[in-house]
Amino acid sequence: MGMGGKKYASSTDVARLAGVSQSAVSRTYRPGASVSEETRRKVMAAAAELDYRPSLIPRIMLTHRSNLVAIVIGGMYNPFYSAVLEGFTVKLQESGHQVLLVHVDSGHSLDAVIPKLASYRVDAIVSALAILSPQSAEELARFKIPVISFNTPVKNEWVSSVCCDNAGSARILADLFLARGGRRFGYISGPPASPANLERFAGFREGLAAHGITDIATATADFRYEGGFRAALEMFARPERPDAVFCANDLVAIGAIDALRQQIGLRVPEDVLIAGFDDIPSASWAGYDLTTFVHDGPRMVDEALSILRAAETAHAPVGEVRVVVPARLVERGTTRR
Amino acid sequence: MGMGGKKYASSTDVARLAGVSQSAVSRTYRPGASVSEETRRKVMAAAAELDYRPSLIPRIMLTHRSNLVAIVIGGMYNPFYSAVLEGFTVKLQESGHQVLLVHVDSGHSLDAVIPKLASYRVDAIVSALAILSPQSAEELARFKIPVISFNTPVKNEWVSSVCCDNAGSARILADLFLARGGRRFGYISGPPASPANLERFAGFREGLAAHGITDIATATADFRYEGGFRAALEMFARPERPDAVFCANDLVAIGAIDALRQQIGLRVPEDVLIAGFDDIPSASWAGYDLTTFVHDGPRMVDEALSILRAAETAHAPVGEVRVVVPARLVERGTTRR
DNA sequence: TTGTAAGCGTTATCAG
DNA sequence: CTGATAACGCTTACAA
Repeated sequence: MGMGGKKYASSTDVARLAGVSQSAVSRTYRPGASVSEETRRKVMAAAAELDYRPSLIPRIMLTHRSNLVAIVIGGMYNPFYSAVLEGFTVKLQESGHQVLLVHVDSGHSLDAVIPKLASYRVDAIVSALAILSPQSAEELARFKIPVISFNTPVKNEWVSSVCCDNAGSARILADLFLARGGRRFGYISGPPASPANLERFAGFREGLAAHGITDIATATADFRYEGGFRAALEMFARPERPDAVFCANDLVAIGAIDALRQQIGLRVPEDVLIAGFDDIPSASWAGYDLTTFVHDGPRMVDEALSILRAAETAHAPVGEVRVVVPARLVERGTTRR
Repeated sequence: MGMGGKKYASSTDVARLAGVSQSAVSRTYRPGASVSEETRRKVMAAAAELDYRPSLIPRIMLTHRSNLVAIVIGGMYNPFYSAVLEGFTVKLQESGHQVLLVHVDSGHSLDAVIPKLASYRVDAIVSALAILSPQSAEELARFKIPVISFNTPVKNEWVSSVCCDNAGSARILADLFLARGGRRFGYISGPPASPANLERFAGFREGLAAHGITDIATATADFRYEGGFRAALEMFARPERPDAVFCANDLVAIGAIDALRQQIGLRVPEDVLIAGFDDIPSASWAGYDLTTFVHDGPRMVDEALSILRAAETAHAPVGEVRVVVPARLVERGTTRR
C-alpha cells in the first residue's frame, strides 16, 4: 500500500503479463469470442494476478450508451415513493441497467440537474417529481433524453408519463361513501399545485355530483401526516362537520384519523368514514385499517420500462405517450360501520 | 427526427461548426482557461446551436475517478433506511458525487454486484446491507474499493464501518424501564443473524443484569411490523406476561403495540411499557407515541463521508476505521404511565 | 492565445 | 485464432 499509482489494472497490463496482445485479452472477456484454450488460460491467470476487471467506461464512448438510467426523486417521506424507487431499481437492474439516483429538493425543478445528467450520458430519466415544469420538459427535449414522468402528466415529444387513474378511483370512492351511509362530505387536499391532488379532488367531486351532491367541506394539507392532522382539526372545528372524508393520500388520512380520535374525540369509522390513497404499509396496520387505493406498481413500472426500451431501440422520440393505469380499491375498517 | 445517428454533439462537432480547433472548445469549458473572448463567443454560439454538453466519460478514463459512489441497499420497507439513503444522496451530491443505487435481495450478499461496480469504476461503496459477509469484504479488498458499512461492523483494510451505539442505548433503556416501574421484562428480537439486533439484546441484558435481573422473556420477529405483531401474540400467550418490552426496532414495536391493543386487550403503557429503536416517522404519530432511540443521522453520514474523502485523497486504504455514534433516547407515551 | 498530437481503456475491423 | 490499428470524446503537454 501507500502508492498513488493507477488503481485498476488495464487490459494492456494483463496482455503484457500474459504475453499476448491487448485484443486477445479483450476477446477473452467478450462472450462468444474466438480464443484458444491456451490463450484464455494465460489471460485468466494474468487477470487473476492483477485483479483485472474490464472497464465499462470506454464502451460508453464507443456505443453512445451508458446503460445508466437516472431516477429523480424529490423526497422519500412518503413510503409510496420509496416503494416505487425500489421497484424501478430492481427491474432496471434486471434488464442490465444501472440506476443513477438524483435527489432534487422538493419545490425545485429538474433544471439544475439536467446538465449533469446529460454529462453522464444517461440513457433515460425517470422522474418521480411532483412537479415537472414545462421549461424543464423543453430543456430535456433539447438534450434528446427520453423521460418518463411518474404520476405527473406532461406533454412533450421526449417526455412520456405513466399515471394512475386518480380521477376514476376518486369517483368510485364517492359511490362507496354513499353506500356506507355518508351524508356530509369532506376532502383534505394535498399540495394545491400537485396534479395528483387535483385529479383526486376533481374525481371525488364528479362522483358526488352524479348524485346531486355539490357541497364538500375542504381543508388543505400537504402530502404528510402532520398536514393531515392539522387540516382535520381545522375542518372539524367548523360547525358543520362532515361524516365522510376523503384524504389526498394515506399519510394525510392517518394524520386525520389520529386527530379525530386523539384530539376531537370522534370515532372512526363509527362517527366519520375515512379513506386515503396509495396503500402504504401503515394503511394496513391494525391500528388504522385504512380504506385506500392500491397502485398497480408492477404494471406501472413495466409500462415505464417498455417506453424506455422503445426509446432506446428507436433512437428517436417515442411520441407523446401517456399511460393511465387503474388503481384498485381496498376497503378496510375505516369505511365499514 | 427519425435518424439513428449520434445522439450527442461532440467537442469536435462544435469545433468544426465554430471554425476553431477541438482543444479550443475543450478549453472554453474548463474553468480558468485561456481563451480569447472572440473564440469563446464562437464556441458558445456553435455549442448552443448543437445543444452541446461536454461528456464526463472520457475524464473518467483520464483521471481514474468516476465521482460515482455506489449505495447498496437490501430493501426499503424500513423507513429508517429510506431516510439514510436520502441523507447520503443529498450529501454526496453536494460534494460533487453521483449516486449509483444498487439493490441486493435481502439475504443475498454483495458478491454478485461487486464486479459490476468495479466495471463502472465507482470511487467507493456505501453498504446499508444488514449482512456483509467476510468473503464479500475480502473480494472488495481485492478490487481496492473503499467501503463504508453502515450499521454492520466488519473488519478489513478497505472496509470501514459507521454504527450506532446499539448496546449502550439498550443499557440506558433498561434503566428507564426500571425507573418507570417495569418488573418483568421482554425482548422481541429482529433477525437472529443481524448484528444490530444482537447488540441491542446484549445491551438490554447487561443493563438489567446490573440490577440483578436475568430473566427475560423473548420472542423472535424479523425487523417488520407483521413480525412484531406475531411475536407479541406469542409472547403474551404464555402464562408469565412481561410488563416492559423492548423491541428490536420501531416497526416491530408498533406491530407489538397493535397486537396488544387489538388482540390481547392490554393497554400501552398502562399494562405494558414498550420501546423501539430508530425513531421512524410513525413512532411519533399520536396513535403510537412510541419511546425510541433517534440515530444521529447527519453525524453518521458525515462520518461516512469523511472516511470516503480520506480514502479518495490517500489513494490508499484508510485502515480499519470503526466509528460508533451514540443514539439519543426519546421518551414518549409508551413508557409513561 | 491557439492548434497539433498523444493518450486514457476499450471494441471492431482487417490482415496475417 | 491472432495481433495491429483505428476509432470513441475528452484533457493536457508542447509547439507555433
